[in-house]
Amino acid sequence: MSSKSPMSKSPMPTSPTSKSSASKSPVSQSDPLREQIIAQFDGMSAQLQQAARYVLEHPEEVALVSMRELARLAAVQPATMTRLAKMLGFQGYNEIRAHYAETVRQRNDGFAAKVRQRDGQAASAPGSDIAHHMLHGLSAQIAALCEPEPLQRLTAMASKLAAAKKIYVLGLRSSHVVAWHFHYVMSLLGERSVHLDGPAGTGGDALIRAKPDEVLLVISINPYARDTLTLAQLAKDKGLAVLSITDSEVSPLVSISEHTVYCATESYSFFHTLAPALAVSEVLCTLLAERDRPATLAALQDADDHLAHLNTYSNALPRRE
Amino acid sequence: MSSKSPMSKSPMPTSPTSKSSASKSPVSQSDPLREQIIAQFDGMSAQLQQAARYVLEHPEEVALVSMRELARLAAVQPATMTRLAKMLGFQGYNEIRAHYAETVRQRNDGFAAKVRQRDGQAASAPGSDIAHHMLHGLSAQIAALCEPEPLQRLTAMASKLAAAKKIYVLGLRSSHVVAWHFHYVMSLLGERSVHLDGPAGTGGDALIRAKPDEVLLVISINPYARDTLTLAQLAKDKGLAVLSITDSEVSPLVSISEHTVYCATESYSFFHTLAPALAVSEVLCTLLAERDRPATLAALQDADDHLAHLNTYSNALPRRE
DNA sequence: AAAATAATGATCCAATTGTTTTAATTTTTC
DNA sequence: GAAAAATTAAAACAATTGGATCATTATTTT
Repeated sequence: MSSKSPMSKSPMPTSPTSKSSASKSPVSQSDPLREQIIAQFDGMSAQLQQAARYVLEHPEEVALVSMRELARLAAVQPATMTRLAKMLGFQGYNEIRAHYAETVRQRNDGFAAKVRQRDGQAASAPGSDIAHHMLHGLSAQIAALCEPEPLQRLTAMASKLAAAKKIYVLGLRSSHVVAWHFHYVMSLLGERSVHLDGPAGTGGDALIRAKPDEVLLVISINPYARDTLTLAQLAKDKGLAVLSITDSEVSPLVSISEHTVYCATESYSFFHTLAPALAVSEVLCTLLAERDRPATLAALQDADDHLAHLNTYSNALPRRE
Repeated sequence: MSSKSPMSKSPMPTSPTSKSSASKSPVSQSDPLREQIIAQFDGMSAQLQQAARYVLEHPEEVALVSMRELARLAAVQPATMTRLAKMLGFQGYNEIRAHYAETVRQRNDGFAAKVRQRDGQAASAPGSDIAHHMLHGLSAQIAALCEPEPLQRLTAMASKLAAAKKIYVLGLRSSHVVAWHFHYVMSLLGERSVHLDGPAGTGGDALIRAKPDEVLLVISINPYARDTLTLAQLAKDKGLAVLSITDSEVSPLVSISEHTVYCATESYSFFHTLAPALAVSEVLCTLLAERDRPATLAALQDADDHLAHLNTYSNALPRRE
């Protein structure tokens, strides 16, 4: 076939500009579109095959460059790419690109695929897939904390917390969840923790007598509550070490913090997620508790006894009268 | 900063249109451009910071979508992206995209190699392995919720919650974290949620006028707080449907619950973990919000306006006087 | 061989892109 | 408080995009 015409382009797929990757199957295991292209390959004309071959061998490029650029790289007319799309049953070339873009996204983090649609679209009926995507993403985000750097940050912060005379805990609005949890657990372990929270804006009052050998653990994610920032700044001015759990290297907390732990907050939903931040809090509590197992066990025993006396817990429903 | 404009974003980090990636460090360890953005971040104006923040947190999107699309996602003007490029010393925005496209290419190249290089690295700080184990376990537990049965339970519960006239939320002690979170988010969405929590044991009082077309969402894990069980029983006696998030098929809540979602609480530590339970709460909130996207967006917009008037949030440290 | 059909290339178009310019607004300074 | 400076939003721009059309070339069929 081919290469009869005097003006014919090089028959083998050409890469005019020197491009990098070429590996045979950079696209992961199961890619239905890839399979489809292979299946239909034999039925394609020469030009279509050349275009298809390039797409198969450079899937990332499809996501990264324009159609015309891709056509140039594949040494094919732009229209051929459009025709390829139609032959594959798509409405237009953009659907091909959308597919490979999604592949790249899924590759870069384990985050779920998404339904790219205008907001007019009816909400997905079952919602089961939404839940699935969210949970999968959360799982991946927490798994990301297992990397060396986050781990090192966690342990460093735990050390500083362990050395502190007292720990003030600050987290407002959504971050309240994390602050409260940390304080609750720490209060079971001893009495070094003070929760900066209270009605009518009195939350920060406990800082009045704060001393430099104490620390402030502050949790805040975007959008950052103004009061949180103000109190953190105040604490730093008083000489306290500020330790923060936040969501970004460019969080306003970073510049005043001695230690910072970063946690993801993005989620496939309207809201930011706090599950990773809560996981961070749980890890910190555990690391602190592990520092002195006997003391921890004793403290927990005391708490148990106390709560048992108060008849706080039960394993069965109360008898109805 | 923003949020004065008519198009201001919601207070709870909102993602009106589909979301994608998230994890904290999807981009490989050393990225000079990323470092540069972080370095120059403090010197940027509010809008530039907003754009830069999005770029930092969604590096793949930069490579995958057009500038205008990216601007839309970051909720800034297109021109801001151009300005960001200039501020970073580039001639135009395309140089930024080229950089991130190259990152994606290299990532796909060295994909196999990276997988090889798994953990097993020399032990680092003390407790680092504990943290690693914990986080790994948490990640797996949340991933387990992606199974069909938990998903089905979640969606069923969401349906029941969506149909309820009012939702009472009950969670004491450690479960307070989850209850508070659920109520906080729901309160941003509307006014159907009532948190059964109050000083001096008054928490349950709100149930006094509870009616049968309302529901009680109760969260409790082992050990089960006696007050929680009592109130849940009371609610059921009053004809309310009881929906519970708990940790076991033999939890005392099961027998009085119309719907139950189970979440793991075991962890490599002294304490039970609440991260999976919080994840469940987040999923429920999202499913409820998705039921009526327009209403949700409107409610979040209202909340945004309200909080903006109160000057609740800030992106920078307050100026010291 | 010519006619019919398929494939390809070239040209044109509306829509969208990245960018610049201008106007409005906010913030700062005095 | 007014003036000045900086920041931001809005509008306008040329260039490029993906797609459609039509002419040309190859291929098949007769």
